[in-house]
Amino acid sequence: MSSDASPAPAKTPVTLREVAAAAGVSVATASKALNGLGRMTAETRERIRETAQRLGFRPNSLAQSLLRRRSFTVGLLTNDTYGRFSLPVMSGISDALVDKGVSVFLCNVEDDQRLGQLHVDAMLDKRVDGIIATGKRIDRHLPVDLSNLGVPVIYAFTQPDPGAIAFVSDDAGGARLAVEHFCRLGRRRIAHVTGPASFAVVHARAQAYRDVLTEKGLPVMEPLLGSWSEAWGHEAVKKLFDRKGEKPDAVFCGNDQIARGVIDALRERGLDVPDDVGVIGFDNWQIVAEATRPPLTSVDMNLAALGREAGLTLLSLVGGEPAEPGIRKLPCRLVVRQSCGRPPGG
Amino acid sequence: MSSDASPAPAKTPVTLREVAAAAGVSVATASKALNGLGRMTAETRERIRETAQRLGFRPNSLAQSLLRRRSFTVGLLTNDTYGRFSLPVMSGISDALVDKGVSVFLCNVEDDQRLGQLHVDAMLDKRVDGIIATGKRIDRHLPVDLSNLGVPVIYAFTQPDPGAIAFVSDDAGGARLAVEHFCRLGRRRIAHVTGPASFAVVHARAQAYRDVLTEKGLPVMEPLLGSWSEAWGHEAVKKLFDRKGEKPDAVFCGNDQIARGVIDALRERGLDVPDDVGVIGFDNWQIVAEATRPPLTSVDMNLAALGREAGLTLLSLVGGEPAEPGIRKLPCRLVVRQSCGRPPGG
DNA sequence: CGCGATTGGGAAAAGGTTTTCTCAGAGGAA
DNA sequence: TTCCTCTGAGAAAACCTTTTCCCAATCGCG
Repeated sequence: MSSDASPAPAKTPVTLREVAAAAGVSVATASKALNGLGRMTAETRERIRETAQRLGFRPNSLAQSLLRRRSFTVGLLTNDTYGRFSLPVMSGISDALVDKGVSVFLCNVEDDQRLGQLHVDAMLDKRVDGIIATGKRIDRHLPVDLSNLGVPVIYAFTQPDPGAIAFVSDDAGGARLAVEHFCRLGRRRIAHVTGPASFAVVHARAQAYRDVLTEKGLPVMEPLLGSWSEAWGHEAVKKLFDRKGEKPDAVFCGNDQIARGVIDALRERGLDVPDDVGVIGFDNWQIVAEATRPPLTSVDMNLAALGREAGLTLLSLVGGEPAEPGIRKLPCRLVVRQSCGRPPGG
Repeated sequence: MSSDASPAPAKTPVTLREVAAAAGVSVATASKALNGLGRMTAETRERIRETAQRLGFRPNSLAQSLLRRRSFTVGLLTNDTYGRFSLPVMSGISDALVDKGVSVFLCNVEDDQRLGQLHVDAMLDKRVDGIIATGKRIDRHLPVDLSNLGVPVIYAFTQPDPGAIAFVSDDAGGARLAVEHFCRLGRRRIAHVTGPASFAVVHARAQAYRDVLTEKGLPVMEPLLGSWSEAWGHEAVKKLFDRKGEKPDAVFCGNDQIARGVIDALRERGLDVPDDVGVIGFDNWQIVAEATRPPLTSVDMNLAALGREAGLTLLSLVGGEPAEPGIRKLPCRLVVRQSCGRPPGG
């Protein structure tokens, strides 16, 4: 009965030299044995493997990186520490990379140029294989210059440099999803309440909203632009329902907070959601979407998938494979809960 | 007029050897010149410095780390990718470390033991100087074993191993802050609506709530335990205000979502906040606290400061300075908005 | 002018791994 | 037995920087 060789957690890491000595071979042979390279008897290889195992040998990644000029490390730059947008993106990136042995440096640069330079320099010094930039807005640059860095750069959910590779959500497509869903449910007077004109996504979504309604031959109500807040949702309901003429039977909102405000305001007016008015939000911020009464149908930007895609693309770039520059729009999906109603026959 | 030597962004990084060659000295001298060590004429030093500057030399951190046995890198383990608790913690950690040239590996281990091991191994292979563990609950372990790793470990806002160093928020202190504030404002019948009994913080805060009221000679109403949701806030108001006897004139809530539910429910009953009933939340989740009507007074756990503290402590540990094991509770602070009312004379 | 001390700078090892080259010995063929 | 070809394994260079030791030249002083 062989005693179980528990690989003692090394206080001081075991080196290849020690493994080689213990196995009675040279470091060269030990290296080749563990990497499955070189030529040697099966017994020798196995003996070295066992010795390494027993000693708890793990190759020093710094030494490997130095030699290979590849650190299995990427930098993730963001200016959205607290936000809920870049987080799923980060998570997706990390997910995509961990299995390939790649670790991620998280660098929050706020909106501070000095901090940005500091982080970029630190990343470059540490010889990251590549950099992913992400942010809280799709139409704003990070406060850093990422051109000519000598390592591949990918932009994910932030404004890219011209000629770069970027992944963003397809906001127009997401808006279509929502409006078309309302159409399918038989809604005829669909309003759009959204954020400030300073956001590019506001225009992209509003245009898609108009396009769908025009295609379907439904009346287009001019989108109401305001802030991204619940309060604006309240106010917008007042504007929509106090004016004379036909009232909307559906409201497509630019984010979930606005939608929350809209739903609350409708209820306060005695209007039923979804029977009288259907509501769809944007972002699918779970904690908000599930707290509205009734739970909110919302457009999800698939940010984790976006991050995953960005991570994999960066890796292929690092591997030397070519990739077309340009902006890739990834599709959104509609998460149907109860605020939009059921099909007429349903 | 000297032409401005623009440090050309190196496609392939410049090495010390190249700097030395360009300056006509040995690498040893170049190294010493740039690090302010050794003895040489001021001119030599300056010439080397200029050459390095001109060539855009930046020392290869991997080589330095290999030699110094210090990577200026720490790992941050979390199981709270989407959550709002560990984010401020992370931000604080990163803030504290970036100025010391230390970068942070962000590792999301979800609740997956395999993933945890994967990340820990990767971090160890990359020779992190230390590890910080953080999570979404103060009373749950991460799914990883961090004992005997050979590098210092600090716990921040997660359940520590015995004998480890941990930073957590002082939940009892935070609760005292809230309840004492109500007392100062002259509220006499203060209720407590909080989360499920399975959370340690629920008990800590509830006990502090009882303690303060007892100290002040005010009636203690048994805390209402439920879920962390708005819906529970609604329900709790029903329980509190439908029963006979005196009604509360203040409600201290276990988190901001509950508080939001409470405020909405009170308004629906025609009760004024803060005139009839004061409300204080917990967590100071800005986006919720500022969306309630009126804006919510809430206890802030100072998580960024907690993270900063954890980061600095880890660094001192890495530097070889000793530190007492144990759990350090960091104070909360009360962020006063409008839901709690003003002093009687105010 | 002779001697010791100082000065300016270089050679080399170290850190841990990978990879190319080299080489000793064994085996086979003639 | 001699020559040639494999086979198994080791030596050494390379990656890039830091640091210790060392050496040649200069300086000061008697």
